[in-house]
Amino acid sequence: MSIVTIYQQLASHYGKQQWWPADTPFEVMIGAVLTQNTSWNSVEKAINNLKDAKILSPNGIAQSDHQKLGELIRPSGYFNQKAERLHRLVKWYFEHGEMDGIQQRSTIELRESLLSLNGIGPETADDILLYAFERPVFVIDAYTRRIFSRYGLINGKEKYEQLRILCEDTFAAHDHRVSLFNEFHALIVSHAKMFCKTKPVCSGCPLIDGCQYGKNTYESKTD
DNA sequence: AACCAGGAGACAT
DNA sequence: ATGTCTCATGGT
Repeated sequence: MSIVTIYQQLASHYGKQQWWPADTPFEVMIGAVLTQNTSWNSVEKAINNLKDAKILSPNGIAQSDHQKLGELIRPSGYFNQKAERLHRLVKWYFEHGEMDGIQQRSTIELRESLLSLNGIGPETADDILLYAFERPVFVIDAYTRRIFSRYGLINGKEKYEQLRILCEDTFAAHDHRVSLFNEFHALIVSHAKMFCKTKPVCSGCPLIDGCQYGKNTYESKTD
């Protein structure tokens, strides 16, 4: 079982995913911050609150104070931190000339710039780069790490950058990497939500072949 | 009623 | 360089 094989099997079994679940690129940016260590179900509530309050826009966020923003995004957890993070991200968004200005910059440049923001780490930055700006970066998250390690492809303790390069290099020769990376990460998430929780829920998993939960992985406490 | 969820940063070792 | 703690609400 290789990375390519996992992608092929997930793709043929689940079909197209149509990610990210958002109406606009800006909404992707907001969702990427809100979903940090938080279930998407909770993020949806926060997003809906922002929509109902009619402030799910760059100006809307920028003009609402910390107190009000925090109250609206409360259901997604860490609301104090995330309110600050959203404000910093929106400030960054304007400073970089919104979508038009952003699309004139290179992926490397944008990545460095996003990572320099307090509260935007590698995964959040890559979510934004791939799903909001349509740049060919491979998003590594807890699910990716978990699935790949359960299939013995990695040990699970690798650094974020190392895994990102590994996955990007795997498809270096591919023609449409943006849509491939988009689909692959979406497939990983929707598959993992069903079958690859921390406690195994493997009944009915279409990728049974080679999965070794709790054996020689970073999840195992007795290895 | 612990445990987990589509992380990141500060701080100690 | 590698651990540990904090941030916080909601679902199981």
